Amino acid sequence: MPELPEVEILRRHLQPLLAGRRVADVLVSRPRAVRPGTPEALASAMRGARFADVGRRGKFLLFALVTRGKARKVVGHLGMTGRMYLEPSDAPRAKHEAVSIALDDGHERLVFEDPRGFGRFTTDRSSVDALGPEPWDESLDAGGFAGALRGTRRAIKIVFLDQSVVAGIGNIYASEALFLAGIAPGRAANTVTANQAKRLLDAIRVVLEAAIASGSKATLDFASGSDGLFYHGSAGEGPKHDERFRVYDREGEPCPRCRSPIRRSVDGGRSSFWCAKCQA
DNA sequence: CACCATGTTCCTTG
DNA sequence: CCAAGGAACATGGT
Repeated sequence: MPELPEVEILRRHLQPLLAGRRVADVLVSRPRAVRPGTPEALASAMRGARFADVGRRGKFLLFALVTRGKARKVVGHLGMTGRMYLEPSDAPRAKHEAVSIALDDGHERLVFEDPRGFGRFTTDRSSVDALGPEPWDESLDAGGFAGALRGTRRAIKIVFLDQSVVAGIGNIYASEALFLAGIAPGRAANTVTANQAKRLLDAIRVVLEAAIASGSKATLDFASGSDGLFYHGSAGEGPKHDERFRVYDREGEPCPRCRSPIRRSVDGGRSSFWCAKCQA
């Protein structure tokens, strides 16, 4: 389910459920999920610790733990298809369970489930350390953003997905923000003017904030994913796919602004959706 | 059967 | 040094 807004919604969901609870045991069903690192090292880092906080950086969840006054952090990433949720320990095991963490007396567990296995659960923080600023970080002002874009000739869409200029944007919200700002996805970053850069930064913030607000209002089922927060299967009470995205996955449909057909192109091997007229 | 999918990382080539 | 492309990871939906 994962770009910044979805991870933030999950963070807000997990935070009150985990804060203050103790890790009774760590079961790694899929060793590859602990990457880099080993299941044994993860388990020994977590076992006996207490959750103090659940944070987020970009698309990463940061689990702050405390053991005997000593602070530790564990990093989670959902990849393309990861989910996390609490369930009773007598619930049947999920088919693609990667990690399960028994809490307190062991009657409940935190489950990390991930069919495609692109997600991670690890004590290694190198990926988090390499991230650019959060979209709302005060260090990321319009001038600095414009300057960062000036430093590369790569397509603007590819720069967004790279996470080093700004963290948290994925393939869906990249298309959405570029549409809102009126910039084509294949546009070389160093040709984006200062004014356009300012518009783009505003658009990124607006698009991500709207997605967080939309997810906050919805009734979500984190275990099943059968709601609008997840790209697949937008049944249920959550926001519907068509209400959430203006251009993403809408090839051939009329542009919401000018009615000309939405185009699909490929940048860095990933689909982009855009209006050739509004994003000249 | 084909093709597509919310992500990241590594490798090769120019 | 940078940029671009492909591959890898692995599973499911249409």
